[in-house]
Amino acid sequence: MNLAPPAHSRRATLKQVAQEACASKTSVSRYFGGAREQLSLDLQKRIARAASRLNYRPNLMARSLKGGRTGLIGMLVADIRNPFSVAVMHGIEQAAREQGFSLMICNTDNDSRLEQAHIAQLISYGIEGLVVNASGRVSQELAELASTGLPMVLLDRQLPGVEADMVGLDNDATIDMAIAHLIETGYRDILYLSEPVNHASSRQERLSRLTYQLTAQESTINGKTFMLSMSAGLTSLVPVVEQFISTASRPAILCGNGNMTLMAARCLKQLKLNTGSIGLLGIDELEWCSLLTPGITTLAQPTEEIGRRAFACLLERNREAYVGQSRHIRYHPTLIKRGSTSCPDPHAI
Amino acid sequence: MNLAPPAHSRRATLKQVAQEACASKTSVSRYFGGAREQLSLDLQKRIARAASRLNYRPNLMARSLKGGRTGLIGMLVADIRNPFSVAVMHGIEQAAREQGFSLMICNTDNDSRLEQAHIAQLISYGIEGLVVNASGRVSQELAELASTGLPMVLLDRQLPGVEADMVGLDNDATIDMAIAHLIETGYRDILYLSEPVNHASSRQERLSRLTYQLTAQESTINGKTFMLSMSAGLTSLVPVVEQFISTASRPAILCGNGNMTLMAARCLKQLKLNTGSIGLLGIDELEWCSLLTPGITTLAQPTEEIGRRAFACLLERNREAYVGQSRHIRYHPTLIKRGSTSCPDPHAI
DNA sequence: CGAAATAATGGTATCGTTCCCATCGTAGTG
DNA sequence: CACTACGATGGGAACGATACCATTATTTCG
Repeated sequence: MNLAPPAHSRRATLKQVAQEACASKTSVSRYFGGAREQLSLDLQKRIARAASRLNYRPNLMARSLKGGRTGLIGMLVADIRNPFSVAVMHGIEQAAREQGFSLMICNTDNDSRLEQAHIAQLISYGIEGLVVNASGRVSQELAELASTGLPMVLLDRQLPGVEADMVGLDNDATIDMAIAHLIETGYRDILYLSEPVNHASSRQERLSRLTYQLTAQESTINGKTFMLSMSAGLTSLVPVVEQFISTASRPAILCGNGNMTLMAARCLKQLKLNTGSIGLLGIDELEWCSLLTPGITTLAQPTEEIGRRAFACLLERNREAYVGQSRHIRYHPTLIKRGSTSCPDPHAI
Repeated sequence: MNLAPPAHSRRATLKQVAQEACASKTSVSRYFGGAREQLSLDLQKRIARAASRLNYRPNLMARSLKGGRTGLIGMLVADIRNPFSVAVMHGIEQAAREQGFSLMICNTDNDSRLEQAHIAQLISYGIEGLVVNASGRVSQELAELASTGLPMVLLDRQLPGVEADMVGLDNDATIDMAIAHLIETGYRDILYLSEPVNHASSRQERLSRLTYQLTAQESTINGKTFMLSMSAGLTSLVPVVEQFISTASRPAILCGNGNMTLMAARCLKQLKLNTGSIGLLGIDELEWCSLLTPGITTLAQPTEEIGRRAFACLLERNREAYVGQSRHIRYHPTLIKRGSTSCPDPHAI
């Protein structure tokens, strides 16, 4: 492969700085490598001057080639336009920066072929850790990757038998909180909306906890579940909701994630249904939830914290060649009460 | 700096593959470098087998060290949680991937110190191009960077005297479309909401076109402008809007970007004002704009296209050591009509 | 049939760093 | 004073890849 040199002018190298400063490469390397104190003040000054004259920046590629450390961590994002992912990303990025790491973000657009390609690329760049926010099934590739000892954290997903940490929501507690709130505010019929479970463990967990609760509390409430794929769109949801409310006396819709909340809101709007008389409770907080005319009640995840924690996990594994059990860290959501769960009796409207 | 080796097991190297395949490093390099066809079929097979046995991936760091090309392009984002930025990012990423480039995304959180740090880092990684979506003033650092010949594209900003392309909205046309639409739907008093102009050229352009139009059409409409900083929050906006509607007969609020649309919507909700009787028109489309009870009319930017085009500019400059004039590429927005601009007469409610 | 072109392969310098080891002067110690 | 210790500096071999040039075997052609 004939790689043409880059069009823009070449950067100054350490060697040039050394020459300019009448010093050795070693000394300049020490200066920039954090061993500044073992150089005489005079030498330091000379190097500083030469470097700024040449506008020198160390070449991290070369550095990591020799040192083995790249200072890079990768993140695989299923859908970069998902506010939840972005918020977590923000947390990771902050934490990473504080420790001198940079984040390489790869958007897989829910495409596992792309995921493969990006993984290969991230490896090629020598990332020191990987945060994965996959959509569905986590690919075989990832399992192998984890087995090489690369520190890895899964967001909201588990991979049985894989040595990787997991950071996410306490799904059982979340579902319990949701149901408790709905019951408390007077709703009795629950339609649970989720994206297709595929092999996403968190969706699986939420769903099974929900069905568990539905049977455990069947004297109080009864419920239904519907798996809605985003590609299917509104048209497949509308009849389901119509049918649901026609048979329910005190109906509420519980949304398994932000996408579902959006779909549900669109659906209610299209059907001209009065949100509130039809309850609406979403998992994940979105900026517009407070804006709709009865605000939408949500269970907000501590997104930034999840991100920071995910990075912290990577760091620990990286530092101490961590070989402990893979950890599962689960956060509780915060209930944000709004108008969408405040009108228990539809006949009151 | 004593860089400890990474905790996870070292990857196989080209040399090892060569040994395993009884071939020379050169041949292996050819195999992975895209000169596969000049190897005999037998040799190819041996290398393929050896590589997969060792699970070999080329080290891109080493490759770029020698070749001078890193395949990396950088993006500086003012606020990663801004949907507009994310959408553009998505466009860039797609285009970049198609050409075999990876994107390093750096979030500056509107902090120019952070911006500096990230620039230094991006340079250190040897990026071959940079897309900048800065918030306010574009730092001196950037100007210098551009002068080194690094291909650079500014989103929605201009830097006078700097050799960098610019991709963004045609602000004059946008303002014209906005005003024409407001007039056509019957509004006569316009409150223009913008984030502080600082040195952001697009805000500057929108504002000055607006004031130009206000005077040009002063027989038809009259208007007011208000600069609202996000940190000031709702409290500083509410009295302004109250005062505005008290003196206006056919009032409409025109929002300079998505943040402002959010603030305006919040404000109208808090004041319990009927959106529609108070017109609302936002620049930038957001997913919830269709959800509010009268939908919010917006002027949507072709975000993905902007991103793709930005990358294309980088590529051109990179390829042909482009030295032409810096280009300014301006897109027209699309008007999405909704309920928020459909009720010209407040007394009709 | 011999020279020249072509195809297939290998050897090695090099990219910009870090790091080990060597060097050298100066001071401290018995 | 000789000997060690130490502090400051430099030389050069890696790191993992590419690319130039050289080598050998095979074909082509006058």
